[in-house]
Amino acid sequence: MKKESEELVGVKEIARRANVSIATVDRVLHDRPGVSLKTKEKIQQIIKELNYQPNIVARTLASRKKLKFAIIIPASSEETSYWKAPLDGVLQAEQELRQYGISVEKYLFDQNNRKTFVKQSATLLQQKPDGILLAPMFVEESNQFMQQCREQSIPVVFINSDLPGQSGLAYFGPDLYQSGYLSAHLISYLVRPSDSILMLHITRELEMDHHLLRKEEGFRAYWQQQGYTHELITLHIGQTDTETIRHHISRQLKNSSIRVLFVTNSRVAAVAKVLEELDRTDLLLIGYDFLEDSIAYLKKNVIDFLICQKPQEQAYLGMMALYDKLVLNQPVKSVHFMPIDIITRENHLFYNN
Amino acid sequence: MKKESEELVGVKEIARRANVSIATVDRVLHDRPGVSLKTKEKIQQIIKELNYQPNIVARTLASRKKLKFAIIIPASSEETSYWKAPLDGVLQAEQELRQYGISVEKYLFDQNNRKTFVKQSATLLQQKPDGILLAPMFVEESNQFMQQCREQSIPVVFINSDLPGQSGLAYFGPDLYQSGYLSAHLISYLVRPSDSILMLHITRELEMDHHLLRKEEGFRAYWQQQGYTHELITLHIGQTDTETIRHHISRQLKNSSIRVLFVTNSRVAAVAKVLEELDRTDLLLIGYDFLEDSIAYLKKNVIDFLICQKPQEQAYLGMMALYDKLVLNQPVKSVHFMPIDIITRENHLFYNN
DNA sequence: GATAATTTCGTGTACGTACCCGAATATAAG
DNA sequence: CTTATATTCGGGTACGTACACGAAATTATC
Repeated sequence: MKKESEELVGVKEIARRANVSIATVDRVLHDRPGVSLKTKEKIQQIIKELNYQPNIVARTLASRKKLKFAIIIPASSEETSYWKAPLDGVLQAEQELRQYGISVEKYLFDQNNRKTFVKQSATLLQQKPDGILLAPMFVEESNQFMQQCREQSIPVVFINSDLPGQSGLAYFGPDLYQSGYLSAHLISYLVRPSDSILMLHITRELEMDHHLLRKEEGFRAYWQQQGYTHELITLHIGQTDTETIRHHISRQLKNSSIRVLFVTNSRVAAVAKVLEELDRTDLLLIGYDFLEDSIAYLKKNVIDFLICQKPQEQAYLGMMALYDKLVLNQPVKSVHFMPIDIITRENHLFYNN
Repeated sequence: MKKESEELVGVKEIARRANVSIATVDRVLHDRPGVSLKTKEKIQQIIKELNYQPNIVARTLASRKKLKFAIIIPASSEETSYWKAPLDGVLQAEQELRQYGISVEKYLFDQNNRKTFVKQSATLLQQKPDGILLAPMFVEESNQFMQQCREQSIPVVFINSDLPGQSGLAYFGPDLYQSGYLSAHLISYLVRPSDSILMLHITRELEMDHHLLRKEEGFRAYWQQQGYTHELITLHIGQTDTETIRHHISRQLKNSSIRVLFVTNSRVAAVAKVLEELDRTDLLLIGYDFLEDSIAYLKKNVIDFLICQKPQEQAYLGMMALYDKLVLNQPVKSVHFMPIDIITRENHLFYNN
């Protein structure tokens, strides 16, 4: 009963009740000028009373304005195909949003070269998009970029990592600290009191250390809270080639008490390769991200666990947040931590990246 | 360039090219009678050439038909609040689908009383819904229900468990076998060679054994493949009250080699309660589902892992599958296994049920 | 070959909202 | 009080599709 009446209210009914035309109601709805204060208030009153909900379908159809979104994220490289997943998420969102007259322009940069980011971000801004999805890999450059976006009042959504102190529209990504904390818990089940743990940060870009160190923090926090006394070796490897990694690892493994290797990013596949070559697949190996290479090693039991945080969904939801904000005019929650998923040999087939 | 031209094609353009009216194109699009074979083929040809994509927004707005969906699932009970999550998923879908003129009627039954299912399903069918979401708890009764749906050609989507041999539109739920298999893997990390494992099926309804036994199958398969020789005790508890559970468990725990308890459904919280009372929180406890009670014990470290398969999403996606099929006329994949999520003390905060 | 029955097709309106354009009214300027 | 200017409003069309209704063309019937 009540529902019925609620369903049927449209601008027409409001106009009838207020003794005005549809156009005037529309002006009030969109806060456009040309309405006297008196009638405006009367109409707003009626809108409230009827609990009017605009028909999004009709609105979309009638609306002429074609929005333009832009994304700027790292390109998927030979080094890691991680960024393929977020791009897929963007593509999926684009597919769905096309219906609503939204186009998406894509700008990719090299995550090992901050100049490419600066260049791409400049070209992006020339296109004057209505909303931006940003993976802020380079803190300083991203901050400058944000400054310009603010001047042009373009809303920006962050994915993958946050930009502290910046007022983006929203953040979709992992809680890095908790992620490390969880890894520690997982590993605590796997080690015997006398075992040592080798934590590996494998990255060329010092910039990224911010990520990895945050994970390490979480890890150490757990370890300390539990009062564990296992030997915990941290190693930073600045080169990502197999050679270098093997060199470092085989040296470390002379310490025979090492039983668990924890790689703080997607380079875990490279470590797996080395372990396989060294015939040390008996060691427990834990790393990040649902990449093809890693999955292969997961299947072969070289990698034991992968931790993953839905990279595709991060991007997809980020795009949708822009849509919610700019089209539906809905409020958007500013922080969305992704689930921390644990992938094993058994459940990987069912994982939706 | 190419995109532009693709965007702009509508029925109007097709009609122009075919030298017919919009209405005729519409008839072909909907395969309605009243078009000569010759013109029909010509129009279909043009549609293909232009790769015409109907404008869903306009279609929805113009379409008068109001679809009615119905769901029939167990009610959330004091015994387990599991079914609250699927209902939430339904509610969320309802919210989104309301825009498109779709209403949802909800029929809940008592999962301990098959007569309530029969009764509710009969009332449901009288409403002649256009699509149905079904949790087929009672195999025989569900089969009969499906028979009627088939006669009335109403598409049915299954959630939570499949109905083997029935031709539903789709299934959204766990792969029970793999779920048990994964649990086994997880547990294999936790046990020492001399430990015993206690597997608990706690349920009043024999019917449900189908679920639980399938999980046990998966579990045993892993154990056998690995050649493990741990003692594996299986116990079926037919009462769900704490009293009975405590009785059984304390008796089993006289076997001091038991170190891991694996509860094959959401009743794990009851076991946790017992373990806490018996002051045996040192034991490892693994169970199913993301319920409030269980989470509390997870936080207190009484429960170590929960395995969860997105009950809310099952229902949500199931509803959307009906929409895809009936409104968008899109093909629907017939089996959708949910991810097998592992919940711990650390990641539970970020889990989206 | 005329009429009836049937098939095939086009015209026009509706869905609910956006927004252009010009009319009506109110206010200011002379 | 007239004319000019600004303000406030309503009529009407468009968005792309669905579908009722009736007109035209075809085929069947005698």
